[in-house]
Amino acid sequence: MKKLLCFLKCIADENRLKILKLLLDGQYCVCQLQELLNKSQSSVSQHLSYFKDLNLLKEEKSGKWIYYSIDRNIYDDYLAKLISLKADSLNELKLPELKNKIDNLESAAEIKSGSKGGCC
Amino acid sequence: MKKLLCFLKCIADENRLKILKLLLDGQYCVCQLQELLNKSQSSVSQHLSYFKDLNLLKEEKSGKWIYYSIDRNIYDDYLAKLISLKADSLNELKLPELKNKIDNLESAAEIKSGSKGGCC
DNA sequence: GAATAATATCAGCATATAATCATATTAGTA
DNA sequence: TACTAATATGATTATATGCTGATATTATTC
Repeated sequence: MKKLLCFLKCIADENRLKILKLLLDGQYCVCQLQELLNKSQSSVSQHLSYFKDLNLLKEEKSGKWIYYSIDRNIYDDYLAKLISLKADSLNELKLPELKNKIDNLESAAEIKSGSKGGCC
Repeated sequence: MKKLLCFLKCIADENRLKILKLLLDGQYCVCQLQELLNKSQSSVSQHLSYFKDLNLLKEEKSGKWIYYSIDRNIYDDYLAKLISLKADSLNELKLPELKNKIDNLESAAEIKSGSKGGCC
């Protein structure tokens, strides 16, 4: 599923993984993250927008700051999707046509049986 | 932790996510994956090497083919690492120094209390 | 209302990564 | 042993993504 892929792309980056850890534990504003990660304000904002696009951010305004944290429910949903990958495996993504192909291949070439005839 | 990041980078790619799904469910050789994903042999091989580098692949030779599948134990280890991210949060990665910085920031600026004084 | 601070957004550049094409390797088979 | 099929590896190109610097936006405070 496309959403899961976006989630993975989001957290498969060193800086965003750090941000994830921080925001799972507490709440921080952009300028703090900037300090902690040693990145420019612009860079941090752009990283945060990845999480935002996935609805992963909760914001809490206080004075002139916006404190961000991870929305644990949404986050857990993504984790659940990942964990149950196998279950819905072939029905998602663009794999319906693939499933047909697989069925064909399997019946045609008797995969896994080590039989002759070649597989491709 | 670096390993987790590599794992995430591995599965945060559309083709490798498909491969993961397939190899969680069954075992396939390169030429089958090539067919299923509509990619070149070289491309599939290179994608597989990501999994290999992470020890995620089990191979079973049969005839002239090598059937690949995901080593479920290793895979589950990575999942566990991801799930328990929060727990070991600040002790891994390069976050020890960060933890100091955070402590400083928190005591200095009274984060989250909305107090004046600015945070950065 | 003007000045300032925090954040967001955009364009351009630099780097990383995927795809391609060519070639190497390895094992099975005639 | 030579030939072929499956897979792996390497170099090059194309594309995606992160970072920077500039600017826009928004809210706060004086």
